[in-house]
Amino acid sequence: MAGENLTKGGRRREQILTAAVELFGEVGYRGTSLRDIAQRVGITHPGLLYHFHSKQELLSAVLARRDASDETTFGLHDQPSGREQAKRILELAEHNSKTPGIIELFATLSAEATDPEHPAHEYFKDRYQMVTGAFRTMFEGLAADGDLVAEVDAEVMGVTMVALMDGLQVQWLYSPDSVDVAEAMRNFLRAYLKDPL
Amino acid sequence: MAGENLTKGGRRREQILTAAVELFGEVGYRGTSLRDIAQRVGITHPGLLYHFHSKQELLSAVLARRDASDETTFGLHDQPSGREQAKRILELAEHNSKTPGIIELFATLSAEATDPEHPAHEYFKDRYQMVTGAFRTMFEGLAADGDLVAEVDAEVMGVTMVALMDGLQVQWLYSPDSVDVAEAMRNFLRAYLKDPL
DNA sequence: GTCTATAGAGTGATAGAC
DNA sequence: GTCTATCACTCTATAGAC
Repeated sequence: MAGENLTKGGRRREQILTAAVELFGEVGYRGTSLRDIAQRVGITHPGLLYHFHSKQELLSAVLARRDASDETTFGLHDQPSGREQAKRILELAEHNSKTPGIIELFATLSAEATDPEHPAHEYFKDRYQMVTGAFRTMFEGLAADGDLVAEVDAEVMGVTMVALMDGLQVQWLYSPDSVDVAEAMRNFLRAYLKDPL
Repeated sequence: MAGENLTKGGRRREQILTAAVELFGEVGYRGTSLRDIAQRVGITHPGLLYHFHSKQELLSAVLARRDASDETTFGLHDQPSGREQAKRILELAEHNSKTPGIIELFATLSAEATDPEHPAHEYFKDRYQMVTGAFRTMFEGLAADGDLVAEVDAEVMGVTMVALMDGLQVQWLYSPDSVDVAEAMRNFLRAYLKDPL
């Protein structure tokens, strides 16, 4: 498992990344200062800039680490069935609601980065294409396996399901007690599946 | 119709509000400076502060104007059937895709204001309760009229439909050509309705 | 009603000491 | 590796001229 035996320098980098994830999630990239992040780690902001040469570089590192950890939590190397993929997504949604920082980051940044000038704009544009594509494939798999109650436009369903997850997460940030992301997703899928998950 | 016969002062206020909506939508509240807004109107930022005494006051005015215009575009004084409400929502979604600034503002600000310290946090918290409530009522109406193919949890459906709209709008901001908000919403509703809209 | 000037604080980033 | 000091800039907001 990569990223576990860390040098001292590597450990400090990890601390900074963790603090950055939290703060970018709470108040966005533009709302966070290098001093805020440095303070949370217990150093000064030039101290931080020794490890990351600019604020943008720090943002890139945050997004890259997220991608790496996504790849390890999802076992993306097998070829699961549509139903299996759907189950995993619900599990991920349940898992996320126990580790708020992760979902907070993406809910906040994905909206902030709609601005074409935002340093993470291209990242999110690519990511949306990737994720909606994966969900489209999932619905194609479900259709091929005869798991769906009716024909669907897999392309539109992919976009729809990603939109639903994103929107639910925003509402969940406003009132965690009255929104259950995983339950709403399961409820959504039930309308399309012959057998509930 | 209120807000149509404007004094000269009122007209300048309107110009400022329009510019503020655009910029808050493009780069968020935190990403926008009073100088940016003032420049777009052709005055300096102290000139702007004559009309709105602080940046927060300007934000409040932007949100208040939005609420007022919502109330006039929706004829919320009649008691439409569930189907009628659903149709209006689709019409609104279609209309919004022709006036991007409006939807941009809410997609951007609603995520930015998840931070409890954000000046618009309580506004959006209240708004989500109101809008999800209205959609819950719509699904209750559809159920009562026998328009649904199966029983639903109207509460969850309200949250779900708002989440879907929000999420679709974010994706639409990333690639307007490959996402059709109104079509995806119509497609979503089709899974629940006996007769398509 | 809008301007110039400015206060007072915060920003990302660099230089150079230790 | 982390610090202090500082640069050059931007921010919101105010004072006071016109």
